[in-house]
Amino acid sequence: MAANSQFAMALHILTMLAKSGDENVKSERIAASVNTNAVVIRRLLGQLGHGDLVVSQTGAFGGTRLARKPEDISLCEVYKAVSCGEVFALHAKSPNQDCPIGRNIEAVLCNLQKEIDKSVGEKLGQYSLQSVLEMVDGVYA
Amino acid sequence: MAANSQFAMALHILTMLAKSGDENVKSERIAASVNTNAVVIRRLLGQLGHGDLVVSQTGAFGGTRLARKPEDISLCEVYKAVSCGEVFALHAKSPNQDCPIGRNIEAVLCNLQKEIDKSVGEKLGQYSLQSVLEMVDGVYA
DNA sequence: ACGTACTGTAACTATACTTGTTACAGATAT
DNA sequence: ATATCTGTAACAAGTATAGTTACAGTACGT
Repeated sequence: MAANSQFAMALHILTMLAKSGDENVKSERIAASVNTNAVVIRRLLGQLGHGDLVVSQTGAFGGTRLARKPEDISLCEVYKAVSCGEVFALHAKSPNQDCPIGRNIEAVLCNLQKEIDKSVGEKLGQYSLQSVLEMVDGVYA
Repeated sequence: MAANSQFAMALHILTMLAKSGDENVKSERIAASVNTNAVVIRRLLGQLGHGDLVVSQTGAFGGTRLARKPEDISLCEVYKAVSCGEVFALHAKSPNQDCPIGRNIEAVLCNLQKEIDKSVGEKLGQYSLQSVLEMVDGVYA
């Protein structure tokens, strides 16, 4: 289990919350649908809350609900909230600085990385949580 | 060292090969520039060779050179050749099929994943190895 | 005030992926 | 033949994700 599926789980969570409207949803119930542990869900909810996408309430009859309407939550925000990192990583160990290529390639790769990340962000920005809801409901507008 | 830096290393390798023209480059020499082990380089060269981006020669005075001109190698091909996987992963464990959301979200996420990957591919396709070479050389056309 | 029912989070384990390294078989030029 | 490469298997080490247990903190109802 090394592949990062946090974005997928986050979307699953948010879809459930969207369907529950203003009702507080317990992490246990979400965990049952995602098929994982409630703590894993709460960890993700923490990140989503930090990104102002959800609001949690502690205590009895607590739980979590969306902070905004599904139409106002873009998938780009979700992606950023769960910090999925970059599309590709730079060198693990810094390249040889004595080599003209090694010395310059890092900056080039870094720029390229930003370009790609921006492109992914823009593509994700085309979708809202509402559109995901509609797709899950089978309404392929 | 879990973050996948194969794409970054592949670009580094290809840049070196591009600079060497028709000359055979030894994996040891590339390794010195990338600052890693020669076997790591040979593994990547194997993948790049499988994608018809480079040609290797075994035996004495062997090595590797580009299979095509730098202008004819798109970064999208490089990305696919080193099989960097997808931008985000689907659920590790399958969601609860008894839940209407759990039952349908996987297909939705899978489609979204394909959309994003396509978007990344198109963005990378805008760049060729030649453009990377120029950037490394400081020629920001 | 007190018990109940939640969230938030720390700590630990299991698993898997990437990278580094050694070792050696196979190929090729001299 | 010998030296010099690639190709690849096998294993160790490091690190990230995900699963799990445990418990402190918070809010509601009585």
